[in-house]
Amino acid sequence: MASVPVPTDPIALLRSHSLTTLVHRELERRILAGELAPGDKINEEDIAGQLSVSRGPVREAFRALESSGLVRMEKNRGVFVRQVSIAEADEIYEVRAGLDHLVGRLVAARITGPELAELRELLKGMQSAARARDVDAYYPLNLRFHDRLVELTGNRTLVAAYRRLVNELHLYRRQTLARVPDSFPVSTREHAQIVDALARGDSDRASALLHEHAMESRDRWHAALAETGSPRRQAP
Amino acid sequence: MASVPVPTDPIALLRSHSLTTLVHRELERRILAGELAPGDKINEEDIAGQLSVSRGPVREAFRALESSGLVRMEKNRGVFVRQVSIAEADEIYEVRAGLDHLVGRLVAARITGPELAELRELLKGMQSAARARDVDAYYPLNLRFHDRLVELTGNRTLVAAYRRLVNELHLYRRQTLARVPDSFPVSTREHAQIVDALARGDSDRASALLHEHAMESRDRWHAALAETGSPRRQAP
DNA sequence: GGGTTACAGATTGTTGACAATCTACAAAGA
DNA sequence: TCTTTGTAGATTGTCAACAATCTGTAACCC
Repeated sequence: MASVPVPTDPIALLRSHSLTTLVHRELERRILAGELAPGDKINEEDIAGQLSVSRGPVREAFRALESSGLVRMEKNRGVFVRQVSIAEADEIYEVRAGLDHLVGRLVAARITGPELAELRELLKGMQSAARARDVDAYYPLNLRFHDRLVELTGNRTLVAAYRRLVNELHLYRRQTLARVPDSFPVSTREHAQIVDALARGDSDRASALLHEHAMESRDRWHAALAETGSPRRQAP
Repeated sequence: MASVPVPTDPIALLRSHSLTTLVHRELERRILAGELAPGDKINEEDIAGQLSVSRGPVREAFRALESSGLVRMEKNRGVFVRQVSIAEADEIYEVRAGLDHLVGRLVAARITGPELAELRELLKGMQSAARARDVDAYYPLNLRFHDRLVELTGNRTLVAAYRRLVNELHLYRRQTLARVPDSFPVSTREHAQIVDALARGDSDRASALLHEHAMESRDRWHAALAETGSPRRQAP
């Protein structure tokens, strides 16, 4: 699910492994893992020192991360982990919902038996995590479920666009996470309905359900947020 | 409509103008203008010499362009203007159609009188260009019409995603342009219908029309292409 | 004391040089 | 003649030093 996949073929590995890509991957990992929090300043020389490379590859990685929306660069000031305001998060949720609509339509038209079984397997895991009220187990399964769904469209452009949005939303959640106590999703039934619609090849219903699901996921987060107050200060 | 807007405020201009951004903008311009054709190799030192900068900023610009999908970098081999295959173009068209659906729904719900007048003004220009069968005048107006439409959603995430796709499609058209003789679009009536639906606030119809329009635009291009044979060879 | 200016340290922007890799061509062998 | 191997030139990857800019502090003036 990483934006920069690791090749398993050793020759392809050597061909693609420049220091820049290594730095890029490591920084992306730290940001998405929350080791670098939104708003944090990232020091070029520190990163270079930690990874034992010079500043050149680090700067190149910064440019790539900026294009993918994970950091913000200010000339002569430095680079900062991007902060996503509530308004921006709303926008991102809205676009993601639009893409999910498309995902439902495309997947319903082409999904195969084994793929359906795979989704149902993921569903099972989510349900047992939900019963145990184990958020730490549920959350990554949820991500995986939706990511796999997008992959099943077979549309790589769509996959790339979708993942970019998910990453940005991840940033938003990271930013507000500390203040949201226990926003456990109650969406397992919705997921089951989605899979059922896909199984019937009912693309209208699948796309409608996926769109709804995305918007409700936004509402759930907002509701949880409203209980605890606004997120941290935003950049201008 | 540029991906990297030029600030008009002189202080903001100085604040944001690093050599990297200048190189980035110039390369993007050359690619979209067709001065650098899909598949062309871009030599670091040449670019650096032409723009009178060192290779550092050029390499940083390359990384940014790679993330935005305009070039492809191969380790120790160089950077190449990205080639978009027919299959990829299909995928991109499909995603763009999905976004257009969303655009229609959002714009219909919030468009104002002056904005409608602005769209109708653009329409007028397109119609007169169509009557004169002046493709060179029509094409940029068409781009502007759709770009403005997306802007009117007020959703900057959507605007960014949309423009990225349009840029990539531009690459595809550049690649096949030489072989497509006179694919003059017959879409002025569709545009008028879209604006009418927006004026009525009919979001269902607007989104349906915009979606259709995007898919038909794909079909038109493919049909024109089929008359002249397949595009140039693709990268593996 | 409040505010402004000057300076020092730290950080980023840019550059040119060196090392590693690739490409093309030519020489040697079968 | 065809293939292989070796070498030279070109190109990319990486690095370390220098220049420009910013941030914070302290001295200075009113």
